[in-house]
Amino acid sequence: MLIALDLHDQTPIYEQLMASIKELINRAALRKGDSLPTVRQLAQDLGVNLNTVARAYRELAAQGILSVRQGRGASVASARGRYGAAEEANLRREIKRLVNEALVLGVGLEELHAMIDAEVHSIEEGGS
Amino acid sequence: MLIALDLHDQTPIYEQLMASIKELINRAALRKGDSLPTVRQLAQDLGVNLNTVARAYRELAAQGILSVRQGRGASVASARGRYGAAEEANLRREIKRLVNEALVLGVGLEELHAMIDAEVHSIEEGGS
Amino acid sequence: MLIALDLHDQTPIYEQLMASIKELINRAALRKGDSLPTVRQLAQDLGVNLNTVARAYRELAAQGILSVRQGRGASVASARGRYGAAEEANLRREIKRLVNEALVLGVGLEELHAMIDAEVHSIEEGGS
Amino acid sequence: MLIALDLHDQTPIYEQLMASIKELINRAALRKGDSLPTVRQLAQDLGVNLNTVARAYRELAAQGILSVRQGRGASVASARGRYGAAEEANLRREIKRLVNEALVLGVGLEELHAMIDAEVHSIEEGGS
DNA sequence: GTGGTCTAGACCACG
DNA sequence: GTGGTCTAGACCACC
Repeated sequence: MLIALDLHDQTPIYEQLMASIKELINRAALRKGDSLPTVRQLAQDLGVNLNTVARAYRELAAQGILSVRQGRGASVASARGRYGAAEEANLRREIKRLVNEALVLGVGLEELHAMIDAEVHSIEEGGS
Repeated sequence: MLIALDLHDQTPIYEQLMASIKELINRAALRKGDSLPTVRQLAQDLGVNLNTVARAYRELAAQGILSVRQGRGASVASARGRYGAAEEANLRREIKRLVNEALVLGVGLEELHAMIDAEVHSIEEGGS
Repeated sequence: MLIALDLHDQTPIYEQLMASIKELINRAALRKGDSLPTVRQLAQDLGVNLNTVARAYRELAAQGILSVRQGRGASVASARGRYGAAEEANLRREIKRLVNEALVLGVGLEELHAMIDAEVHSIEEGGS
Repeated sequence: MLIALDLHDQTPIYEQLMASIKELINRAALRKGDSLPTVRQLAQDLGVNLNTVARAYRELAAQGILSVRQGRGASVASARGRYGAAEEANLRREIKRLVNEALVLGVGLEELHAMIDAEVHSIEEGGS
C-alpha cells in the first residue's frame, strides 16, 4: 500500500488519492475483494485530513470501483458493470485533450503510442 | 475561427479555450504566423469574461505556442524550439493518468490505441 | 427461507434484511404464525453480525410484523391492526421521494406505474 | 426558492436538500437554465454549513441535474442525457422497497397507485 | 464574489 | 472500531 502524494501538485489531494488507488488496482497490488486501510489509518499515514480520504473512498465507490460500507471498511469491488456513458464521454474528452497537447508539442502519433505503451508496461511491472 | 465551449464541462473555460486553439493549430486552421482575434473581440464572440481570454492567450504564449506583442495582438508562433522538460513531464503525467483511468474502466491497451487513432484522424480531417 | 443480501448495496444490512423478510411475507413464503430462524442461526447462515439480525427482528417487531417472545424465537405476527399514523407518514414520505426521483430522471407517471405493477407481479409470482 | 429542512429527520441534510431541489425542478419552480442561490447564501438562509450545501450541489451536478462552475454559481442543467444504468437500477430498488413496504402494511396495489397520483398532482400544482 | 479544497474536531449509525 | 455527517473556519482558483 505505497501511496505517494505530491502536496505541491495543484491537483486536489482526493483526486491524487483516487488516481493512486486506481493505479494500485491496475498493477494488481490491490485485487478484487482486498481491503483498504481504514479512512483514519490512511489519513494518518498520509498526513492528510480524514475527510479528504473519506471523499476519495466515497467517490471511488460511486464509480463502482470500491465497495464501502459503514462499520466494515472499504474494499475493492469484486465485480464491475460495463462503464457508463458518462465515463466513456469523459475518457474521450481526456483523449482529445491529450492528443492535441501532444501534437502541438511536436510529439507525433507514433511517439505518443510508444509513450503510452511504456506507461502501461511500467504499471504492469509494478514500477511507479 | 470556430470555437465551441462546453459550459457543462467543468474544466475551466480558459483551459477549454487553450485546447480549442491548439486543436485549430493541429488541424491547420491556424498556421504559423496567422493572427488571432483580439482579446476583446474573442471574449465578446464567446460571451466570456475578457480576463478569461487574456489568460488563455498568456498561458499559450508562455508555452511558446502564441506570440503576443503589445499593440500587435496575438499570432501563432512561427517557430518553436523542441518542447522543454516541464512540458514533457506534464505530458507523461497526463498519459499516466489517462492509462490508469482507461484500464480501471476495463478499456484495454488496444482499445485505447484505437480511440487515440480515431481522435487523431478526426482532428486531421477537420471534423470537430 | 432464501434471503439474498447485496453487499454492494449501501443500504444498511439490517434494512435489507427487513425488506427481504417483508418480501417473503408478501409472496406468502412466510405465513402468519410461521416461525423464523433463530437470530444466531440466521446470522450464521448469512454471514453477518448477530446484532444485525437482532436489530432487524426487533424493528420488525416494533412495526407489528413479527412477534418475538423471550425463549420462543420470532414468528410472523398472526394478526395486525391497521397501520398507524407513523407508518402512513413514512410511506407518504417514501412515495414523495420516489416520485421526485423518477420525474427528475425523466421517468413519467405512466412508466412509473408500469414499473410498480411489474414489481408487484414479480413478487406475487415468487420470482426474486 | 422555498426549501424546508427537517433537522429532526435522520436523513442527511444534503440529501434532503437534493430532494428539495429536485422537487422544485419537478414543479417548475426552477426551470432549465435558472440560477440557484450561491452556496453561501443558501447555507446562511437554511442555517446549515457551507460544505453541506456545497456537497448537495456537487452531487446534483454529478447526476447531471445541476451545472456548477467555479466563479459562476450553479444553475439547472439545460439538458440531460437519458438516465444511466446505475440510476435505473437504483430506481427499481427503491420501487421494490416501496412496494414491499406498502403490501406488508396492508396497502393494496390500487391504493398505492392512488397515493402516487395524489403526490404527483400535489407536485404539479405547486403544493408542498 | 463565486465555488473548490482542506483542516480540525465533534457526534452519530452501523456491525 | 468502522465509515458518515456536520460544523467552523481558512485559503485558493476562477470569472
